[in-house]
Amino acid sequence: MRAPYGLPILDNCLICPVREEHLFCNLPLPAVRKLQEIKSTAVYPKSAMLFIEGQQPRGVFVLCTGKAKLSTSSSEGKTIITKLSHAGDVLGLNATISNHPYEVTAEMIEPGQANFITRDALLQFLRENGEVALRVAEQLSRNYYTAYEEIRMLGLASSPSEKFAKLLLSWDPGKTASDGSSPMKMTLTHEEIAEMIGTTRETVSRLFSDFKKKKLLEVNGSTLVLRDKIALRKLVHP
Amino acid sequence: MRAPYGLPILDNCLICPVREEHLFCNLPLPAVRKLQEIKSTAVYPKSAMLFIEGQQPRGVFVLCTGKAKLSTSSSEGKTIITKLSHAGDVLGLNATISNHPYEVTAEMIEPGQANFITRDALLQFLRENGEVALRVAEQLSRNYYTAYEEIRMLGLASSPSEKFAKLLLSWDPGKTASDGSSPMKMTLTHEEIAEMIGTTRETVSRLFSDFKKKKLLEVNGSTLVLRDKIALRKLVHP
DNA sequence: TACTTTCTGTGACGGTAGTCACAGCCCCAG
DNA sequence: CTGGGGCTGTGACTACCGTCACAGAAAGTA
Repeated sequence: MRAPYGLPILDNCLICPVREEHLFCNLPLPAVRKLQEIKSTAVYPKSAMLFIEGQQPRGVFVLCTGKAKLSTSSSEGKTIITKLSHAGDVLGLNATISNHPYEVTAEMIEPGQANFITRDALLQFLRENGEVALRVAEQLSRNYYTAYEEIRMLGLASSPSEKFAKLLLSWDPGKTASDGSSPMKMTLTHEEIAEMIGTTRETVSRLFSDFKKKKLLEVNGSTLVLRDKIALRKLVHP
Repeated sequence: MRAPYGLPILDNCLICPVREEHLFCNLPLPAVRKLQEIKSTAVYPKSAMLFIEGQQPRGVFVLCTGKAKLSTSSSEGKTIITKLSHAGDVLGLNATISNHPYEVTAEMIEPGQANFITRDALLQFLRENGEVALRVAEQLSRNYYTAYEEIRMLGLASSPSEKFAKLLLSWDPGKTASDGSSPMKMTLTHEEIAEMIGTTRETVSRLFSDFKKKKLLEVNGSTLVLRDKIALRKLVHP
């Protein structure tokens, strides 16, 4: 089975596709059946918008594969990216539950597949499955803490280099090689990184140059290696 | 009945003390009784800390009178105020529900009275009163949107003057006098205003001077009057 | 392969707002 | 009423970073 954009469709992607802490994980069988019934799966190309800031909430998206960025913009076109979402993340939950407009725009930055559940179907489902409603509350709470992290990032860090170092460390997978370095894939453009830390593209370019010169990191193609995490941490907590 | 600090204790303050949209408003009688039973009321002086960022959550505070500021600090002592709370607000709900440490510090900036409900008692109460649990979810969602506003404030506004204008307008009670002006009480110091918009005390001082010179506002003692809200709005959306 | 678009690196320049310093003010406590 | 501690106003200085401009690299497209 093959979808447009050359991506295979994962048929059972709703149930714990990747991570065990998934919102809809380990549910009793009838609930799983019901979910399978009310979800609809689609494949999205790069740059596809799942939903746009200010729209009335239609429902939630459960990301199966691919990556998405969540962003919010000012009337003058300035944009900040507040979160990168990966497989397993639930997008649009807050707006859907509270029936406020979506507070962010969700755009695919890597092509992927997502399950969509309409608001009505989800609310009905939650009413019939109290234990899932509880998980929703927990998820909302987690979203809140994530937002707070963003506030601290934007409000408390004084310089772009501090925020940049913080961002790099937050990407660190933790699997450190024997020499203390951490290789990882980097799919974002400098422009997008700038939108994550509230600065300009040029400044990000200069930060990369600067950090390379100081042997804090290396870039080989799309692979990013943190060379000196201790120094990076010192930048975050000067 | 009189408490320390010369403040009268309001006996029935738990139930809809001020605002109808209060979390514990309009509950069935048994629930109200139970609440009266599990709450404990106390009076707090100015500068009292209800809870501190990083503490394990002990429970929630329902503010009856007085005002509190919620703030978060970096390790180097930089502080941002994320919210001002008034009578009727519930403080510490997120931490208490999710059992994460308090994400902010709550400090009284005007002396007042608050009801405290321990975490255990609250959770028990919620388990027995499903409809209140739903309201808690809504409150969490509202908190989330407030946090998002803060993110937009910090991340999208480019200049301190823009943020300052935005803050002033957010204080506007809406009750406009015939000449378009809006008088209000101002209890915050310049330092605190600076912490709300992520700048320095000196810059706030200069902003006040500047805005006065441009006839955007007037200050008489502790009364603040917005003189030209249209111009202020133009600063926010240039 | 050639062509277009997007992304990246870097220089020059200037304004903004942060920092430091200090003086005057206000308000409360004694 | 008088002192002192916290506020507020303002000046001088300057570093940092945003803006503009452009050239070269990379990546996608035909």
